[in-house]
Amino acid sequence: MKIGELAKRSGLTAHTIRYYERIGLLPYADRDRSSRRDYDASILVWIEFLGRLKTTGMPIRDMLLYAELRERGSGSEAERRALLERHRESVRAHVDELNACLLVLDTKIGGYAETEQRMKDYDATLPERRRKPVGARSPRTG
Amino acid sequence: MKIGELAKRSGLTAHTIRYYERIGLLPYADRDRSSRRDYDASILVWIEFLGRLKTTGMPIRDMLLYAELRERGSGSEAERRALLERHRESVRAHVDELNACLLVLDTKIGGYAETEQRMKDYDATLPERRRKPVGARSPRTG
DNA sequence: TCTTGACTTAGAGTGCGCTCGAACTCGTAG
DNA sequence: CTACGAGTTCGAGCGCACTCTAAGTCAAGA
Repeated sequence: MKIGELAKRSGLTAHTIRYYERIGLLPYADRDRSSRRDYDASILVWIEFLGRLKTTGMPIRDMLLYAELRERGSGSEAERRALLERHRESVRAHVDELNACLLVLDTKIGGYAETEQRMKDYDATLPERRRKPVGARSPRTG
Repeated sequence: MKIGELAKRSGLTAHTIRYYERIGLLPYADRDRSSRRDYDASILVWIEFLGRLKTTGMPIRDMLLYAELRERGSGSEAERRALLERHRESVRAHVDELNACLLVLDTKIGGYAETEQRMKDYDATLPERRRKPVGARSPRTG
């Protein structure tokens, strides 16, 4: 598989694939006789996993550490596991934080909903000709 | 409250507070006669909310939009609400994604745990003098 | 009076993670 | 044979969100 094909399949751009190789996130790819990169489909599994690490907010320098342990092969399993366990904890903590923020967001949005309801109720008390044309005021919810 | 005090209380640095004012995330602060910023404690509520937006991954340009609607005061509630609702959906989606990644991480970590167990089992079959000193090999889990 | 330290401004610099441009080489289709 | 498109390398540039520096001002305490 050439880099363009890998780009399509992985969702990365060819530029990014080369960049990842340059910094060591992807192993140095075999080249054909005209020095084009030629990939085995198995690289997709690794790229997908990198994507998970990225999605969960792992900085590249840590992915790099993991990638290096992986390149080193056997003997690095305990370290790799420890790295992933630490990361898992930080992701869990972040999820908890996000859920807490979601509650705040719900409350805030709920406040706007009330404001809008009060606006409608108020409008309904006005004689037909005096109703608000577009926006209205009401207790500042922030 | 002077900027140093606000920095302490908000967790931002004075530099960041000035930066936020500069770009419009914080309202232009009143100055004393020697042009030092003098804050009312109420600003803390806004800074805290900005922090939630930031934690949940809202880019500054969107916070800015929200801040502008807020400055505009009444008449912008519906827009503010819509903005927060859109953001809430994206946060929820991200949380789902993170949870999916956590499952993958669990599986991966489980794989290393198995590997380590196999290593221990194998070591236990060796005569005392031949046991591994530190790390060992085994099926590549990636 | 002098010093200290918290403040002011404008603007430059940083770290991250890409993203792009320039100039070049190949292999293949017309 | 030539044109094209997909690839190559190297290095510069970008967008984001700060972060820091330099040079100056000011109020209060020793």
